[in-house]
Amino acid sequence: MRIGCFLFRRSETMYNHKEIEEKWQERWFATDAFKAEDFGEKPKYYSLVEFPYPSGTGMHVGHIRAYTSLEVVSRKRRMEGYNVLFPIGFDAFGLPTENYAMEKGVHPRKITDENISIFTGQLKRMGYSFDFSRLVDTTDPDYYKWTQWIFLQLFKHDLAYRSTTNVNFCPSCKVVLSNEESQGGECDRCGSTVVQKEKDVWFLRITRYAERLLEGLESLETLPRIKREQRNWIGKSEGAHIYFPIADSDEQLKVFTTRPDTLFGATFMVIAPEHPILSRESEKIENKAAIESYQRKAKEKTEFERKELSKDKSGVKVEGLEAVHPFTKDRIPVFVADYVMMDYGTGAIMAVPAHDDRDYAFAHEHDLPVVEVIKGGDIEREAYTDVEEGTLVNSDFINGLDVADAIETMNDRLEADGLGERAVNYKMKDWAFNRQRYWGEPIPIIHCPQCGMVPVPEDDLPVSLPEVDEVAPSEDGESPLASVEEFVHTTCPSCGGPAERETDTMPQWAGSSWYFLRYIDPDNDRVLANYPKLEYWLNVDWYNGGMEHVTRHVIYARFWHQFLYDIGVVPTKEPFRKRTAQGLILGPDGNKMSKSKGNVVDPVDVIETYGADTLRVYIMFIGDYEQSTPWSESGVKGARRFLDKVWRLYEKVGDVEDDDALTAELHRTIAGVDEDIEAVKFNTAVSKLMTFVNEASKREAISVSAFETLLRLLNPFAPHMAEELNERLGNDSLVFAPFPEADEKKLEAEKVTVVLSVNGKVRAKTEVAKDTDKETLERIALDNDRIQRFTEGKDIQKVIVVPNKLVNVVAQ
RNA sequence: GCGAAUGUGGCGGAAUUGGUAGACGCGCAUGGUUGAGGGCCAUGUGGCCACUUAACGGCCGUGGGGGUUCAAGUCCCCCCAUUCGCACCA
Repeated sequence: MRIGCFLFRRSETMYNHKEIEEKWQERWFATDAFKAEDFGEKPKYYSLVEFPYPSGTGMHVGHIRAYTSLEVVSRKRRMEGYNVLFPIGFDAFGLPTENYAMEKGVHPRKITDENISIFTGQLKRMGYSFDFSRLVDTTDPDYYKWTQWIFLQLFKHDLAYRSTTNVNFCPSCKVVLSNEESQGGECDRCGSTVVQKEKDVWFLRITRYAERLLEGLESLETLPRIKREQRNWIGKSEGAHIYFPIADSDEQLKVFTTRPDTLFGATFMVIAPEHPILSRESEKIENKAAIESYQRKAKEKTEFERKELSKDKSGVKVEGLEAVHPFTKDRIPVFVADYVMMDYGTGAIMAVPAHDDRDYAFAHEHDLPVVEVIKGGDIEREAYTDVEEGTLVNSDFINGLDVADAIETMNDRLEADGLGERAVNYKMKDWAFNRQRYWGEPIPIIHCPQCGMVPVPEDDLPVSLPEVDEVAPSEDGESPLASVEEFVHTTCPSCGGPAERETDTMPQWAGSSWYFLRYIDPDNDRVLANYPKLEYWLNVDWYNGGMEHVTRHVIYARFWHQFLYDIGVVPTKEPFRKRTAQGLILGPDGNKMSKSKGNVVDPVDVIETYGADTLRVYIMFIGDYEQSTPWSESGVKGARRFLDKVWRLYEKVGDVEDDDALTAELHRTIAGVDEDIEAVKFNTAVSKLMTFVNEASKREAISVSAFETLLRLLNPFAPHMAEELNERLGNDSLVFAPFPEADEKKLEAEKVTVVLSVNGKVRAKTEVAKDTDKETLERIALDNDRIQRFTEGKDIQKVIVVPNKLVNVVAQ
C-alpha cells in the first residue's frame, strides 16, 4: 500500500512497527537480556510453555496465544525482580516430518533443521523473551541420549517390558497406535480404519504409579476440570475381587466388583469373549461352535459397531460350564458377552441384574432371574443402583445393613473366608511405548540369543539413528531400522556373542516427558541435568499448554518425573506447580482453522502488516483466555489503533501535574492489570490499559511519570513500543524496570457516584464525597427532586443505604 | 447414556461478597479532516414507545418458567439449547 505524501511528511513521528521491532529485538538479543542465571540471587521463576513441533508451515496463531500469555507473565516477573527461566525448544521427532521426508526424498534431519530455523526466526520476530541459549531439540543425539538413559533406568527397575498383545495397527501410517490414538477405530492422524494385529511391543508400567499420579494432583494448581480429566483418565475404582469356583473343576472365575454387597443378587456370570477360561475348559463346553462363532463376531465388530449397538446385550450361554456361588453354593450359569471387556478388571463379572443397568438389560433379553437384594427401588421397572439409601435384603449375614456397611462387612467376610479380597482397579493401562518408524529415539536394548534382553551400557549411549537413504517402513509394520544391517548386528554387551539391536523406536511422547528438566542444564554431558541446578530451578512455577495435552502428555511427564525422583535424579516429587490451558483460536468464520476450509490465519502476515506488538495485544485481548474464540481481522485493527493512540499520547507528555481523577484512574489501572494477569484474565488487563489511554487522551497534557507508568504496564504486552517510547523519554531499558505498584491511597477518587433508586429502580445519580455517612446519604436521597417525584403520594417504608454505592428508597 | 461447563447487544466479550447490566474492542451511524475513496479523529450506538423547538422521559431487557430479597446476570427449584470430556469401567 502506498503512503500518501501528506503522511510521509510526518513519518518520523509516525509509529513504524517494523523499524522499532527490529531495533529492539536486535538490542535485547545482543545484550542477552533474557538469559536465565543459574543460582542467581534473585528469587527464581520458571515459566514453561509446551514446546512446539516444528512443522513446515511454521507458527500458527494457536502458538501465539499459548506463548504470549506466559511471555506476558515472564516479562512481568523480571520487572518484579525475579530471575526468570523462560525457555523454548522443539519436539521434533515424529511422523509428519518423516512422511514429508519420504515424499520429497530428503532426510528428516535436514527437514527438521530447516523447520527449526524457520520457527526460531518466527519466535524471535514476535519479540518473545525466551532464553534461546537453552534451546532444546529432542532429535539431537546429545538430547536423546538422555531420553534413552531414562528408558534404561525404567527397564532396570522393571518398569519397561516387552509383551505380545493385540495392538491397534494403522495400515496406512504403518504404525502401532495406542487406544487413545485409535479412538472410534480410526487412526488419529490419517483416519484410516485401524486393524488388530498381534505384535511384540514395549510397555511402560505406568500403572504402578497410578496411585501416586492421583495423589500428586492434590498439589497441582489448576482448573477443577483439568484435575477431573486426569482423575478420570486414571480411573480408580475400589471394590473387591471375588472368586467363583467352576463346578466339577479346579478352575475358578475371578471377578472384580465395586459392589460386593450385592453378591447375593448375582444370578449369572458374564465373561469377555477373549477370556482364557474358554480355552482352558474347552473340553467341558458343550456348545463350542456357538461360542466360537460369537467370539469371531465380537472380534470383527469395529469400535463403531460396538458403540452403536451398545444397547443390545448380545451373548451366548456357555453350556456345560457353571460357577458356584461362594456362599449359597448355588450353581450359576456362565455367559459370554461382549459387553464385558477383557482389558478392564478381570474380564469377568458377577452379574447382579437387580442393581446394575447392563446386567438388568442382559437378564431381560435372555430371560434370567432377577433377585432383589437392596430394598428401595422398583426392580420390576429398572435396576436399582442407588447406594445412598436402601437396605440389604435376601442377603444372609448382611441383611438390614445399608450399602456402605454391607460392603465393609462383606469384604471382611470374603477375606476371612479366603473367598476374595479388597481390590483397587484402574482404568489406565500400561503405556504402549513403541513406534515402528525411523524418526524416533531407538530403544537402547540388545537382544542376545544367550542372555536375552540386555540394556545397552550407559557409556555407549546414545544409540544413534543410522544414516539411511530409505526411511519407509515395511508393509508388515516392521521398523525401517530392521533392514539396516550394520545397525541391527552387534555384539552382546554381556557375553560378547553376536546379538541384534531392538529396532523399535520410542513414541513421540518420550522426548516431551522430560524436556523441562533439560532446559535447566541443556549442555550437560555427564547427567541429564546437574542436581544442584535442578534444586535451584524446580519446580516449574507455571506451565501452560493445550487442553488436549492435559491427560496424556502431562500425566506421562508426571510419571517420568516421579520415577526420576524415586531414583534420586530430580529433587521434587512433582514437576509442575501450576498448569493452565488456553482455548482454541477459531477461523474468522467460527470454524476450526484448517487448510481445507481455507480459513487459516498466518501470524507472520499479521506481524508484517500490523507488527508483533499489535498481534501480541490482540491475541491477549481476543477473549477469555480459556475459551475458544474466533479470529477477527478488524479486531486486529482495533489493537493497532490502541497502540497508535499510545504513540500519539507521547506527544502530550509534558511538565504537568495530573488531575486527581486521572491519577486515581492510573492507580486503578495498575492494580487491575496486575490482578488480571495473575488471574489469567489477559483480555480485561488489556481493556483496562485501553480505558486509561482513552482517559489520558482526553487531557491537554499528561505528566511524564504517568506516561512512564503506563509504558511499564504496557511493556509485557507490547514491549517494542514500550521500550521505544520509554527510551525517547530518556530512560533505560524496561526489561528489569520495576513493575508499577498501586498506591492504595490514590486508588479512589475523592468523589464517588452514588445511585439513588426507588423500589430498586435507578432514578438518579449523585456525586458525593467518598465515605459519606449513611445518615447524610439518606437525607440527600430523600431531598432529591427525582426521588421525591417517584415517592410522591407513597408511603416510605424503608431506606437502604450502602455507602459509596447506592440508596434504595422503598415506597408503597 | 453419564459427568462438567457455558448461555448477556449486530459480533468478540466485561460485570469482588447479590447493589448503576452491557466495561473494552469490533461493527454501524453522523460529523470533521476544505476533491473522492481509504485511513485517521470526534460524537453516538441494548430493544420498544414517546419527544422531535431543545432538554427531559417511560416501559421492557442477561436462554425459558417459577421462587427468595429492599435489590438477582449473580442465590434456590424446574425446563431448553450448545460445547467439551468420558463412554458397556463391572
